[in-house]
Amino acid sequence: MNAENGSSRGAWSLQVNALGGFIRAQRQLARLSLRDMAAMTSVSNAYLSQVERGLHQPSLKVLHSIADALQLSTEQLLSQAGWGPAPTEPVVHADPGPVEAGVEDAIARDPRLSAEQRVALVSVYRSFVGD
Amino acid sequence: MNAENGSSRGAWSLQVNALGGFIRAQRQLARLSLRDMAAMTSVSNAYLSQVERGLHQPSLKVLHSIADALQLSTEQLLSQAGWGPAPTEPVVHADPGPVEAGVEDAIARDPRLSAEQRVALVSVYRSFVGD
DNA sequence: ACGCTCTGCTTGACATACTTAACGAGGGCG
DNA sequence: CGCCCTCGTTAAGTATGTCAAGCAGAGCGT
Repeated sequence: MNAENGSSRGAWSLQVNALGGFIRAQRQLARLSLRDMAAMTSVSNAYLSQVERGLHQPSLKVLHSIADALQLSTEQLLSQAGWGPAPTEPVVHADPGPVEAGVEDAIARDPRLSAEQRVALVSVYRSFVGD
Repeated sequence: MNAENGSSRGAWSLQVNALGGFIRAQRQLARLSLRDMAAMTSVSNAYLSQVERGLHQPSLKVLHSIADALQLSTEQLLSQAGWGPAPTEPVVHADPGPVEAGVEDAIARDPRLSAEQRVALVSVYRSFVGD
């Protein structure tokens, strides 16, 4: 029995849920229900739900299906999937002058967002602007 | 038993073994034994053997470890793993206008977003902050 | 009130990834 | 010859991904 839920919320760590949050955000803004997406991906709605909440790490097959259904590139999903240091040189915010980025900064500054939500939101934003 | 395959070759999923063969070739090229690689990847030699022969489809974790040990880019491995080219959307680039404010304002002002994307982003944001 | 249909979520069983402990083939050396 | 070592592979077990079915709640009509 899995008594969990609800109380403890400590050991979350990682962007384990960043992937799930990203997927969920993308699904919602595509106006899809879990069952809709389940139909498109041939993955059960139950499992999709668990993936979105970070309870399971989806396999390549599933990840690919999801990316396909959401019309995302697989690399976008993979970079969300705890796919840490890609060989590409990360761009650090050097902040050499006046801030211009706008949306991302506003997200980073909003105290109402959790860390997890921030990551998901920024991911969605970046997927839009192609950064 | 098992001998070398060579007789029937019909129902084998083509790509599956391409990945394994690729990994095995790379491993041998690096003069590593299965046990050596197992030590580097923290994956059992037995399982590595099975992956190389196409009996199992490795997870992201394992794939990453392997790529790391072989000093390959993950994309190289992934493209071997039967990943069709995902339809990547074309992305337009424009110059952002500076300003800083709340998240919704920043979204509204970002010229890189389409009207539709703006609405979607804001709705996701609102679902996060419980508006 | 009811019933219908949608949503997301839980449960319990099954399939597949993965590990540990073997096994047999080959090689070097006494 | 035996002995030891290393190689790849296999067998049997455990962990985890995945599914089908069913449940609770919200909206919406008769």
